[in-house]
Amino acid sequence: MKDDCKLCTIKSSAATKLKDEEISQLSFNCTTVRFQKGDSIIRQGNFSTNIAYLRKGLAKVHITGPYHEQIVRVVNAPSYLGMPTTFGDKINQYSVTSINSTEVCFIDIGTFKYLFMVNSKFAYEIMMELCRNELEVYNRCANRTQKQMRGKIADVILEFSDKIFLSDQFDIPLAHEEIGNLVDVTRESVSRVLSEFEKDDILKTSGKKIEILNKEKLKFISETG
Amino acid sequence: MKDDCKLCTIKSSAATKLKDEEISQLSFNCTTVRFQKGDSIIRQGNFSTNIAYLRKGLAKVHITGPYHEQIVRVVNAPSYLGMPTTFGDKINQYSVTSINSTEVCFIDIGTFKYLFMVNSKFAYEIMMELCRNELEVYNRCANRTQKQMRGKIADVILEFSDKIFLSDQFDIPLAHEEIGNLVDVTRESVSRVLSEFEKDDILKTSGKKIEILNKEKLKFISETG
DNA sequence: AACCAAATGTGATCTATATCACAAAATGCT
DNA sequence: AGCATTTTGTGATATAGATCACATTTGGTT
Repeated sequence: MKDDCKLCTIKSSAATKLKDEEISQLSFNCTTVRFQKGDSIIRQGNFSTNIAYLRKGLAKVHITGPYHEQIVRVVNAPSYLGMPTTFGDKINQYSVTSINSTEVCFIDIGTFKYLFMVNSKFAYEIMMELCRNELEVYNRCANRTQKQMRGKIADVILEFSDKIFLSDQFDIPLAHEEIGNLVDVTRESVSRVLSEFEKDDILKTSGKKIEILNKEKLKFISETG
Repeated sequence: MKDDCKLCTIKSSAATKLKDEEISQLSFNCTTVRFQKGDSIIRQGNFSTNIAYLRKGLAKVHITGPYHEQIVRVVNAPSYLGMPTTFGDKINQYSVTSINSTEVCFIDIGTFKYLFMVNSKFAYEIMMELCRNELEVYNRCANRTQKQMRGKIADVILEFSDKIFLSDQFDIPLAHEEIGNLVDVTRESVSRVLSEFEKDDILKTSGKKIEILNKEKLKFISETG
């Protein structure tokens, strides 16, 4: 509670709309927690009592499907996590797990709702974030079901490069198995496709490190499937 | 504009929170349009200028994927249509098409935003609807990618029965091709699975008519894939 | 440094479902 | 009523990717 949200430099676009006194209220009803790789931030099946705001790091949103775990999306800070699961149902409908070292602010749901009711600009920003997420899910879903594995895996690499690390060289923080869960492909196939890409000089890998050598070709594969 | 929203008996749960004067404003900035089967309500790629509220009938939300049209979900009245695509982006990211005879209220987006800012209870209901939709998309997506065709088609039939028509006997308003687009299966497979179900005395079909004979078995297939 | 567990690589098979190619119904139009 | 178009049914075949079964590498732990 001593973390003063007023001084926080990574506020959400919604939180920047709050007035001083509102920010104070936020501060008093908010705790920041650090997580390590693999730690559970939100657990499917548990009661939801807090809104989680990912301040630093990466997290994966996943849901236990009928057969296996399905990673729905990878979220990078700063971003709210699981508003739908917290508001939409008393019980969490999905899980969120830390991918690397993260910092998450847990905001009391009553306080969050109070701020939503009291400050319409804050509410509007929250609503916009929900809308954007939903659009993203639709597109992701259409891709996942229509493209074939080369295209899907190209997509993942491009997403990490363009949306998350903003670089052509990075460490993928996911195991092949997880990449597979994200795009519905087996770990064996992920491995095969990746070495194929390497053979075709599209990228260079060593351990978790990935360097994109031919982004155009990767985009082409992503588009043609 | 003469349609008085005040007298409307199928208001959204959000609209019931509006005060009299606010409802008047809604009335003045809202037009009701009737659509026939196949008519486009919201068109992907066009500018979005209105919030659409499905007052009567059924509509399908669809998106042009990399290879073919993908039906994302079927919506039945009363429900808002495409808030995410209207707010999330200047240009519609997906289409909504009338499945049978529908009535849609088009609400001026400025007015809608004004009501959102001015009436926090209205805003809260809107937010809740967005949250619930997002959860639904997640689940639907996991099902679509993990189950096999028998399970997916059982799902569709159960959804129509339990969520839309509230009866074990109804006319499916979708062609086999469309059912396929909804669950990622070819029309040939939809046809095969359906006659299989008929052979196994799970359901009886004639034309578009479907009667569920053994719901337990259908649920079992839905769950086991 | 040595060990164990987890993560990867890779070939040989198998299989669910797509594709293709028609025929037969159903539907809508003039 | 009759013709054209769209929707459905069904067999034969093809194929992308899963599964299985190991070998190998990597990384963390005592």
